Amino acid sequence: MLLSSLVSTSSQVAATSGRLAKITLLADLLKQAGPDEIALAIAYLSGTIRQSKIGVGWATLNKAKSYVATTPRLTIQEVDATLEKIAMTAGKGSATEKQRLLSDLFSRATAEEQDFLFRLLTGELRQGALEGIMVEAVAKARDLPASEVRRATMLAGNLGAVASGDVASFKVELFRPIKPMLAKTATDVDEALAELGPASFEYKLDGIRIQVHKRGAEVRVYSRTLNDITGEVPQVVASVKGLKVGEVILDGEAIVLSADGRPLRFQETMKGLGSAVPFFFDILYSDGASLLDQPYSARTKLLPEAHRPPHIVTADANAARSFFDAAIAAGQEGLMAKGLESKYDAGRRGGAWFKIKKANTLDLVVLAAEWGHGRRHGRLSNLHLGARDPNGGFVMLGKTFKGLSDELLEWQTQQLLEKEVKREGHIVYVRPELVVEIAFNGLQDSPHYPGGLALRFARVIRYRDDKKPEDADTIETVRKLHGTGA
DNA sequence: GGTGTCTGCCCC
DNA sequence: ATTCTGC
DNA sequence: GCAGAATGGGCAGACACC
Repeated sequence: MLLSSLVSTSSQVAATSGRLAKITLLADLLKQAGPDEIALAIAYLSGTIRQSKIGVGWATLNKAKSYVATTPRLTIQEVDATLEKIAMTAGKGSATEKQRLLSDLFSRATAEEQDFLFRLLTGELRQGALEGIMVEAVAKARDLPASEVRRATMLAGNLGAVASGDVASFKVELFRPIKPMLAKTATDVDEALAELGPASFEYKLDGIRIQVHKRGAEVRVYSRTLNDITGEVPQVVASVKGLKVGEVILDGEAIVLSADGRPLRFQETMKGLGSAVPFFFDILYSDGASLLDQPYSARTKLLPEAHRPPHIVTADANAARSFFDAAIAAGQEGLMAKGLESKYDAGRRGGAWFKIKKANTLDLVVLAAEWGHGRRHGRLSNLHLGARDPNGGFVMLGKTFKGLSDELLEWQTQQLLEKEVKREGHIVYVRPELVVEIAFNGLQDSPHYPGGLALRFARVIRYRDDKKPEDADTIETVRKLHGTGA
């Protein structure tokens, strides 16, 4: 298949707003693909490549844009072969060699093809369709219910394999990781109870998500994105080897504990992953049988109790609230709330799991803003946030673009341009006059920012037009917050 | 060897 | 990671 | 309700360059 056919479909999809129309366009292209092409076409049109990572990013791609071919001749198999070579290149001189291979590929591509490859390899396809839509397209092309294709994909871990195989034949298998179930956010335990009724509440541990597969003495550990991280977490492996179970797939979180049993900050956990220990809150497979369709309450009964995070089952808001307070006091992130009857909804956020975290807020001053990309083109988007320095001036603590509606984006662009003092590249610096209320999940040590502190997951709540910069929170307040564990 | 830059279906 | 938006 | 888009900070590992 010519790359140009695929690129043409991609632009048509991008130019189409309706989901059903996108699906039809994609399904039509899939029908034209040969058996050895279909997996590649699916990968490229859902924004991924077969190699998943090839050690090439924005900087390398930008240098590869030079000569432009006029006739489209590249096939998708040729593209895949080159990407494979790039992925396999390692060692001294490899960056140069990767660059050469990429430039050579680009020189055989038309302008549209180069643009597509650039977006594909930077992970910014922006055609309004990725894997979720592609699942529907595969279902349409094969004349199967989308639910069956989705289920097979979750078990195969790869949509390409589902496009040609017998969808009924896919089942849970050891050492083939399944996409982890995700959680929605709830503001408090009351919201979670209202959604779920009686629920299991568990400490939410601030570490890294792990999925552990065990068969006898053989143990492998996978990350949230299904990377094999077995070698990085030896304590987890040792701990699982000690479990008196045969075949099992467990879902949980790995964290590092200090001598007194309190959790380390996330940053420290990342530095000391080698000593991270596992806590398991779910089980997906046991001795030959999939447990995905069992209710949560039945699955948890099969968990090794010694490795579970603290948990209670209750319908009582007061009990849940004090459990939340206990979690925070113990230095944990908050709680998870899970419906007792719920199945394991692999890869989905729509299921019966909620996360409840403590949020902090600060009133900070906008120091600058950056021009947005894509649908935010022409608008000032990413805000530079500063706390007031009592000795004069402001100390930058991070940036955010979250929490801004289109309307607010428009408003802030006007406001900020009125306050512009200078530009450097895509950054517009402004007089520090606007105060914004910012919510965030915690503070991290920062090697980059002048105060040595950075906000974690900052987002805009609202502009405080009732406040002046001299009413903004000070860096001392922020330091105090950090000291108390925020 | 020391330092800087880029990359990561990164981890969150 | 969080949030907003179109479907 | 789902899926996609737009973007954050920090860290380790790999390589380039001096």
